[in-house]
This record gives sequence, C-alpha cells and structure tokens, in this order.
Amino acid sequence: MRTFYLTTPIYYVNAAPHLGHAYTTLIADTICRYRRLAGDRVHFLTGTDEHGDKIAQAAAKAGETPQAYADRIAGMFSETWRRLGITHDDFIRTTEPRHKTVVQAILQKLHDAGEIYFGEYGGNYCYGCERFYTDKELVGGKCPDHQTAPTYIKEQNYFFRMSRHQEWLVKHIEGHPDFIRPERYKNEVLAFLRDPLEDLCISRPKSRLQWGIPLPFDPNYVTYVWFDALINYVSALGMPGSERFETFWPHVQHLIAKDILKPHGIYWPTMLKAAGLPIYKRLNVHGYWGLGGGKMSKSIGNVVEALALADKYSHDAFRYFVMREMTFGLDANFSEEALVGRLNADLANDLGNLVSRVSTMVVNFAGGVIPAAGAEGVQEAEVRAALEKARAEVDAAMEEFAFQRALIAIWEFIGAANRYVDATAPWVLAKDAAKRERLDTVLYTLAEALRCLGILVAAFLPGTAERIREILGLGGSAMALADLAWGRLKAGTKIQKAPALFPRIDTPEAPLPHRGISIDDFARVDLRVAEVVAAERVPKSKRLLKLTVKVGTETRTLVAGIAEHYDPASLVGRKVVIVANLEPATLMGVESNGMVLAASEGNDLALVVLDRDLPSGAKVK
RNA sequence: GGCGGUGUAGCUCAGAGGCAGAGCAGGGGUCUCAUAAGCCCUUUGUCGCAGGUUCGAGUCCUGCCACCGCCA
Repeated sequence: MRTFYLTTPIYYVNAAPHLGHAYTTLIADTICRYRRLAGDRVHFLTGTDEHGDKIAQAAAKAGETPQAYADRIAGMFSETWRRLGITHDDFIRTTEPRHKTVVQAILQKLHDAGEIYFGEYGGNYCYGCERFYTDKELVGGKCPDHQTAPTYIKEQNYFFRMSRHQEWLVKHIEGHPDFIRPERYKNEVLAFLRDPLEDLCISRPKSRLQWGIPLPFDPNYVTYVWFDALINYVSALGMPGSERFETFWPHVQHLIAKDILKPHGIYWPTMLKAAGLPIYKRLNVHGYWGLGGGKMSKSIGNVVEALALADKYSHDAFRYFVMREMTFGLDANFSEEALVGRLNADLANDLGNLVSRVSTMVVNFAGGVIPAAGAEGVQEAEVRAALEKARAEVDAAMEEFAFQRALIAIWEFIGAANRYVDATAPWVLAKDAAKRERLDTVLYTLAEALRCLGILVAAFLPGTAERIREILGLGGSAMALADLAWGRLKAGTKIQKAPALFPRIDTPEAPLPHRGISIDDFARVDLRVAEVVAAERVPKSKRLLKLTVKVGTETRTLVAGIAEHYDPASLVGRKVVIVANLEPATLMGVESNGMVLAASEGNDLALVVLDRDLPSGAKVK
C-alpha cells in the first residue's frame, strides 16, 4: 500500500470561491479519489489563509471582527467544496490554535538555530499589496497594481537567512527532475536561482499589523504572510513527531497554480530544510483559465460566473470539462460553448448514449436480466484488450497529473464499446432464436464493459459512476481498481433501463458560418426590392403564403413561410426584399421563384422592409 | 532591457530532418439498440514572415513580426 498526501493551497479569504479555486481543488479531489480506488492510504488537505491587513480592513469595512469575517468566508469555501462533492480529509484554517502552535514552534526552532536575525529595512511600501517595492518595480513612482504612491517606511524586522540555502536547493532541483513539474516551471525556478537569493523578511511590527500570529521570541511582531501560510501543510498533520505527521509527511505533494510558484519552489523548501524537516516530494503546478476565449463565443463575465456553470450543467460535466480541456501545466480557455460542446459530444453522445443503449438492449432482448456469457470470440477479446489498454494509460497518466490523457484513454474504450455494439448488432441476433447464445455473450460483454467503465470514471465523474452502478444493481457498494478484472459482473443481475445520464443541451443559436465569404460570393446573390401585388394562403398549409410580386416590370410568384405572422391582406402594396436569382422550387404544389427576406428569433418573425420608399426592382447590396 | 515560451485545418491542439496529422465543427453514406445519438467515409493548410544549411526543412540556423510568461 502506498501512502499519499496531497495539498491544495490554502485560499485567501478576501474573495469568494471561484473557478480558479475550484479547478485546483477539483483536480486534487480527482487524484485523491483515484489513489483511494487504487487502495492507497490518502490524506487530502485544503483550507483557508485568514491573516493579514487586507482581511482586517475588509472586516472593518463590513462592520465585523476579523475573526467573524474569516469565519464567514471560510464557511463559503467549506460549503462550496461540500456542494461540489470534494472529498478532502481535513480543512485547515490559519486562525486555528493547532496551526498557530506549530507556526510558533517552527519559528522558535529556526530562531534557536540561528536561521533568523533582526535587522533594519527601509523601502517603499504599498498598503494595498502589503509589500515593499524596489524603485525599479514601481511604475512612474506608483504601485503597478494599485496605481497609488507607496509610503516610505523604515522599520526593524526579523529576517530568515534564505540566502544561505541557495546552493543545495539548486542541486536538489537539478538532481530530482520530478521535484517541480511540469518541467517549464522547474526551469523557471532554476532561472530565478541563477541570481543571488536574498534573505526573506518574515515579520511585521504589531504597531502596523495586528491580525497575525505573534512571533514567539518577540511579542511586538507578528508573522508575515508566507511563514504563516506555508506552514499549514505541516500544522494540519500536527507537530512533527506525531503519528499523523510521521505517516504522511514523507509522501507530501503540493498542488498550486503558477502564480505562487516562487514561495512554493523557493521559500518553502528552504524553510523546511532550515527547520530540520524533510522537504516535500513534489510540487505540481498548473496554469490559468482564460475567460471568454474564442472569437465567437459569448464571454463569461467573471470567474464566479464560470463556477456557477457547475450547478447549471451538473458537477460531473463541469469536472469533466475542466480536466479534459486543460493540459496540466498550461493555460486554457473557459467558455460556456466549449463546455456545452464537450457535454454533448463526449458525455451525451459517447458515454451517456452507450449506457442508455446497452441498458435498453438488456431490458428488451434479455428481459432485464444480465445473461451468462457463452463462448468468447475475437470481438469480445478486442473489447477486453481496449479496457486493459485504457486502464494502463489512465494509470500512467494519473502518475503525471495528465488528466487530459487519462480521459482520452477512457474515451477510446468507450469508442471501442460503441463500435462493438455496431459490429455485433444485437438487434439482429435477437430476431433469430438460434443466435441466443451469441446474443447473451454480446449483452454480457456490454454490461461488463459498463461495470468496468463505472470504475474507470469514478475518480473523474463520481456521480456518473454511481449512477452506472445503480443501473447495474451495484449501487452503494465499494469500488476498487482491482475490480477491473474482467468477468466479475454476475449473470442473473436484474438491471434497469437507464434514464439519460447527460441530456443533450440544445443550443438555440443557429450555427455561425465557419469562414467568411468573399465580396464576389456575396455579389452572386441578387437581392431586389419587390412590391407585393397579391397574397393568399397556400391551401392546406399552416405556414405558407403564395405571393405575387412585381420586380421592376416583371411579375413573379413566390412562396414564403410567413403565414403564421402576417395576414395576406396586410401585405398587399408593401415592399419587401427578395432573393431574385434563387433556383425555382416547388412548395406544396406551388412554384416559388425567389425568397422573401425576414428575420426570425424563436417564434418571432419580421419581414425586411425599406427605410425609405424606392421603386420595386431596386437592387439591394 | 534580459531570458524563455508560443505561432500548424473554421476551433482546440499533436507532430521536432524523409508522403502535413488527431479530436471537434462541416459534408456524404449507413444502421435502428440508443439522448437527432452510434458506425463508416470525407473536404479544408502561405506549418507567423524573410533568408540560409541540406538531396530533402513545421522540424536545424539567422533575422524579423505577433502574442504570452518570468526577471529587471
């Protein structure tokens, strides 16, 4: 049994949970679910970062104490994770006594070991950022983030001797290619370490910042940001030496977004080393979500709105989308269209439809009871081979946090199952009593494929996995990757006809043209002003009107589908726009020589008319 | 300003000296168990631009352009 300890960052309680938080937490959840399925001992930690000026100020503004404010926002995170079905084992908050105790113990240890010294520092301080800026960092003398002039502050503070840890850190990173991954982020950290590393200021005087953890060796100071926040990964396990710490810490892996690479890639390992603790095994870094990507897509206003789509389209669809769409480590675009596209193409058409057709066939052709399989043939062996291949690929991909690859592998298996249905055509076998055994073999193979699929997707689509198992009469029972062994589904199991797992989402908008047309293409369309001289309903048709129109000197007949919106009599004498060079077509027995232009939206329709009067026959372009 | 990354089909991206690819979208066909789903076939390319090396260059080299990141 392997042991696995995975952390998300602790989220700062200055904002409500959004897409960025959710992505990190969802992929952590998926990895942990997968490792549990594999039988590993797993500890999954998330939490909130609750100290700092910004929190104190926001609380004051809301008329709350900092603690009450932190409680409220931390509650929102807890609630969001509960709603999304996150299976974290612990939720740490930096205002908890268990955290403060460990932070102070580690600070004391560092102080005793001579890793911390007292010094003076002066510089331009931005209150909004809660940090100092060098002159070069300022833009026009102002903070690049807040566009405000910084205040010059000279104060005494405590510093961590980070500079002395540069050499071994570089060697460690170079000697452990997996320490920071994907590789691009390892290279980024190494690039940063090519320059001399400076010491790290780790305190703030209480006169300026109250809302923090007091330094154990100087009550006039509180701990500054990173020393407080990073230590949560340790404090959540308890004091070094405790059973939980000793069990899980040697296997710790962190998961972060690329914006906090430096603290995790540089500050944190040096802090751990200085404190005499083993440094973490691995740092996994992911990219950002861009919003409203794609030229024609409706943009999503903000990250909170993006997260709301999880409730709109189902949590499983949301999980699937974010994991399938983003290559781990790289940036990706988030849009509702792309989500719906994945939902329809992959979840509804491929997966949902497979479950639906298989369950229906077992019900229709075998009375809803899974039959015993007869002799296995080449086609069945292919399905089994596809399963083995998918399983191996998912295993390898999950080792690297390559969710996209894992899902592609699973979908190749789904494709193999769909092809197997077409190749064996059970509906044909069902018509021939002599083919009963063959039909039973096919139906068993398909039902067994669904059972295995239920396990394969469990970490990615937990709700869907459970529903597949319910359909197969296995609801609520424990699952394990070990159960992917073929043939464990018992013949005789009664199964239900499955409701659609993922109903298709119909997009109301007509598909936009995929490429532009040239001006010449457009010029081929002969648009003309036409005057309606007579109009009547086409017999037996609800929608069609037969119009007689004058185009210049020419009179012609055309048929228009506007009877539900326009009374024939009201049209006589009006000028409309028609396509004059359309090939003739016969509709309900009436030959139509042209088409009337009208705009429509849903059930509404309006004719295109002229803004000012012009004679009929006038060209429109 | 320095370092690095990216630029390939309508979209998302893979390919890293040897016949330009996949998925989606589009087009055609076909089956009827299934959610207008499945399956089969299929159109589309200035591989950012310009030079160079090479028998041969998305691929290697040089310069340029655009976008992005890190550092300053």
